[in-house]
Amino acid sequence: MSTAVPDKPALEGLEEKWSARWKADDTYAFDRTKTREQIYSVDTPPPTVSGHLHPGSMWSYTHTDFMVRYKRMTGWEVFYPMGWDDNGLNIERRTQINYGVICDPSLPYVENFEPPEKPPKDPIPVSRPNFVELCRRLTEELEDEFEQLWRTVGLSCEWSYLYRTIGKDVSGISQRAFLQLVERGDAFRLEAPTLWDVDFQTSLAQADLEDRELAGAYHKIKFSDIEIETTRPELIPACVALVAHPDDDRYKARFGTTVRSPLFDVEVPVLAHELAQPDKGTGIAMICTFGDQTDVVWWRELGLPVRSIMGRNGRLLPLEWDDPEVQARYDELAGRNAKQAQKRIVDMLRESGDLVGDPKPITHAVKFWENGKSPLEIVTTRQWFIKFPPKEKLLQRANELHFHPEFMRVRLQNWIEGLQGDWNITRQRFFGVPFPVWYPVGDDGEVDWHTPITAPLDALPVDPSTDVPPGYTAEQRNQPGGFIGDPDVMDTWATSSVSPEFVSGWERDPDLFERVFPMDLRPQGQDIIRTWLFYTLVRGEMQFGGLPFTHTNISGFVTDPDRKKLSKSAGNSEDTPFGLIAKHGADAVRYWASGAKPGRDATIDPNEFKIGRRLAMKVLNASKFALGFGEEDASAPIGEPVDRALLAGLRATIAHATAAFEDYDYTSARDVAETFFWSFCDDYLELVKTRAYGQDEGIGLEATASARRTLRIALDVQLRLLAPFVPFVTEEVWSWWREGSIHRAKWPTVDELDGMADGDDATLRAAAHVLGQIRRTKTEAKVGMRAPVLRVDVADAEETIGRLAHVADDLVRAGSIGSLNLTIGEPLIAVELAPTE
RNA sequence: GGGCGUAUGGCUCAGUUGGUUAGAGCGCAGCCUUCACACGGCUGAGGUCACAGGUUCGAGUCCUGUUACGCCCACCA
Repeated sequence: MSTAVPDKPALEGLEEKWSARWKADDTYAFDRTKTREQIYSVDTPPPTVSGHLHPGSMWSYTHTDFMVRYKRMTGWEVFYPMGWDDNGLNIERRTQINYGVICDPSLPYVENFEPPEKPPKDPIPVSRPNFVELCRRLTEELEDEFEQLWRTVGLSCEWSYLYRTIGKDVSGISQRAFLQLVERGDAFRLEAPTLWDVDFQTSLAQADLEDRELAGAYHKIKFSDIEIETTRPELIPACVALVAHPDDDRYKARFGTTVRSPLFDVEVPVLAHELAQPDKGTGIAMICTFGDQTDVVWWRELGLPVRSIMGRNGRLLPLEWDDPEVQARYDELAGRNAKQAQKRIVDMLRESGDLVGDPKPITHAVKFWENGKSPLEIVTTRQWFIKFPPKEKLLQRANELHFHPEFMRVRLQNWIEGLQGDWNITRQRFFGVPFPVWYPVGDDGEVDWHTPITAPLDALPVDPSTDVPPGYTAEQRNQPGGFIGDPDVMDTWATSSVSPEFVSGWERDPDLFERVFPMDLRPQGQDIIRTWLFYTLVRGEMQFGGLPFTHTNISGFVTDPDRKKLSKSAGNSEDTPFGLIAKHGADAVRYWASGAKPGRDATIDPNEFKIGRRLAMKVLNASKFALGFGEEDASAPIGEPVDRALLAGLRATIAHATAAFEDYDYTSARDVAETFFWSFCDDYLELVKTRAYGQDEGIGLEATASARRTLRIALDVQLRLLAPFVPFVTEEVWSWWREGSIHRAKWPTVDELDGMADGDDATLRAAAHVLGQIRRTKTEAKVGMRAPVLRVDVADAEETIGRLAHVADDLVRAGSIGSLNLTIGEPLIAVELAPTE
């Protein structure tokens, strides 16, 4: 086979050429006839398609691709499916904006509804099924864009196993897993105090929260003769008790007695509880239903009544009071939001003399939904919960999992240790996996929430808002004696927490499941350790009593060069993923990504792209040279010391890169391969160039053949070492002279070089050192590198001189040296240039 | 309040189990263009390894403390 080396190799167009080719050839196809021991399976994070395409996503997904390509080359059959996470609130929001609609679940479904060309000013109310259709339409558009990006940046996914978290299969599996938990009693419906976002009017889970520092104030308030301090005086009407620490001498005598609340004159008990902190405020706290999560604990553990005043819309509920005066006061508060009510009640307390002194301004941490804009309230609602396995069990699993990097493990442990209560998986939203249950409606029209009608497993997935439960007819929906569908959807994490089971074909494709589960790798961001990683372990533990994967690779995050948040200005920004690839090339972008070890942050650094591009360019040019000597002579013996020294160094590089990859340290693997490659170009190529051409007198045919074969062997190995990082350019060069894809070639092993790599790497370094001295002399004399050298005297230790003697011929030719004199003695290199004509 | 990570020339980072004058790339300065490469090559200047103690014959590397930045967790009245 003859080589087909282009005259002017170029990087332009390699992404299009090779991504199309890999697609057409199904280069990364997964062979599902392989067995579990032969397979390396990856639980790919399904990107949230509602998010903007972000360089950070491209960066971290590329990290996984380095590992995947390495594993594939080392002989593993790689199962690397891709999925899209199109659940969730963000996609609802984008759908509303994009099409100018708003969901009104009370409306009937409209066939073939088409939104207007341009979104109108006032959103059009549409039914829930219509709204969901529009959400799906939008996600499909966004998904195409994502797929395009993943292909362009060279992710070697298996696209035929693509899944969507909102898709029929995933919905079905989510519902099936849910029903199994219901069956076992591990998922249950409960009316309980729940974290609630008043703007989006949905309940939330602990993992959805974040703290924000907010300005507030301590208000000192009299309950009879006891003074308490609170930041939320507007909750006084919801007060059910005061609580102090059992050992607090100031209040010991008062435990068991009662006081009366100011303004509302409600009798509340004074109680003792360990959680009360004597050094906070006046040491005694007001318990309301519910001000914060501690209130919930106190309420539960002290068996207190509920006195709720906060509505789901964040405004104080209208309530009946016995005393007309109290009623008049409360009526001033009803209908106001927390902030407005606080302002009013403080005025009233001041007038009544129950406010002691002025409020003391403070800043304190307040719980928010991470996407929300108002502080969370706690309201009592009916929700589906999943019961967590015991913490000890979860901690044990957290210890069994292999973390890359190891220090990320503590974050998972911290989270598990801080768990409170059960997992609320209910969201009062529209676009998500519905709960596959209905509730009977009594003849009196009352809904029986306690005996849900579950969907038959073989009917899944179902949508209870359109599907009818067994034994009922469609006409009985919402009728006395009929049924009502569960109105809510599952939390997006309730769905994605079964991703390893789902992609592995659990309950759907037992043959596949057998071959790929438990999976090998879970790559993911550090920001979702408490959610995706944690919930996945929970589900794995509940379903199988073990880990759903054995390794996790946690990536850091990307910031711009100013360490600030990346700007999201869409379109023309050079910092969009497509913009970066267009400007620098996919290999250069991947090179940049390869510079960050697992768990380490990175910035968008134009220099790194430049260096990556330079490497890719160098690969093209060095390959052109190495392959530019006609037919390969595979029988030529590698006899020259320089050649054997090079291969010895290459052999060490293979060992080093392989060890690094085995440790998930793709960065070091790239580093050693890259460093070797540059010295290959700068030193080795210069030393053997003339010999390889074979034009000068006195060069034996065998010496020339040795150089030419070494060049090819070294190139072959180096291309494979670099292939996971710069897959496009290495594939391009591979195609010039090799059959098939380099990405299906074997990862190099040290055994390949048996019999030809017994040289001494130090020999090459010694020669390069002398060459460097000659270059310096020429540079100082301001002459070209090809300027002739009259003589070079080298003195050094016996060992070094011995090495140089072996490679003297190559050295003389590379340096255009007239005479080279080697002597044993104090280290010295003297270079005398030939006189210029 | 508890914890994790980072701190090495202007910038981005390597520095393996403590061992001779601390490495690389970018940037910078200078030089070199026929024969793989100007989307290039070569050479050079540039660092008291955040700070303070300690262990040691010897510390960027180990120990203690401090500071700065980033992050995680916490029952935040």
